[in-house]
Amino acid sequence: MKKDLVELPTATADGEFIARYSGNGLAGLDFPGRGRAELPLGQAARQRRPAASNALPAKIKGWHRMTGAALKRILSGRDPKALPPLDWEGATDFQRSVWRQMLKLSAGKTKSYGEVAAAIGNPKAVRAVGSACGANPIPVLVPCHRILAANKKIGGFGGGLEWKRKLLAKEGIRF
DNA sequence: GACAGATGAAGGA
DNA sequence: TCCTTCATCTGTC
Repeated sequence: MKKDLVELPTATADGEFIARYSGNGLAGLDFPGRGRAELPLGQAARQRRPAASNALPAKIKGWHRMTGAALKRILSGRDPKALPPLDWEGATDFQRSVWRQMLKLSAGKTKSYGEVAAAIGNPKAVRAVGSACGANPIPVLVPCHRILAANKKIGGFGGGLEWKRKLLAKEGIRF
């Protein structure tokens, strides 16, 4: 059963991201140009958004402000001051462990898939870490772009390698 | 239960 | 060096 999610656009200098909120927090984030986000500005999230923005619960408004601020800070190569609560319902324990490791990485820092696997106590699960990264519903805020393959190779990225390169470049990371 | 995957390491040319 | 192959672990169907 799918939870009812509220989708809200977040305009940044790099395009309009689409944030999805459940009753528990931020449940997803789409890159500009993907899914509904490719619609013209302002129309992207209209389908599920309540008719009037003031119909939104105050808590979601607050989360959305935090999400926008965090996104803008990350996109300018800095650490977010604060993140809204993240709703990882449905994720496995393994995925949550991997994502928590990513949240520990500050701007400009990177880890390899192998290092993340070792950090969660399972150094051989490098491929599984890659799968967990790909399953990350909240890219950018959960910085899966800071996970590189061995030898500082770029590896892959669910949002597209162009975005990964762009995000890493903003943080001054060479690979 | 089988298969695929955003890896890593080892061995050979 | 570079390329290929295989081991390993997890998620999905």
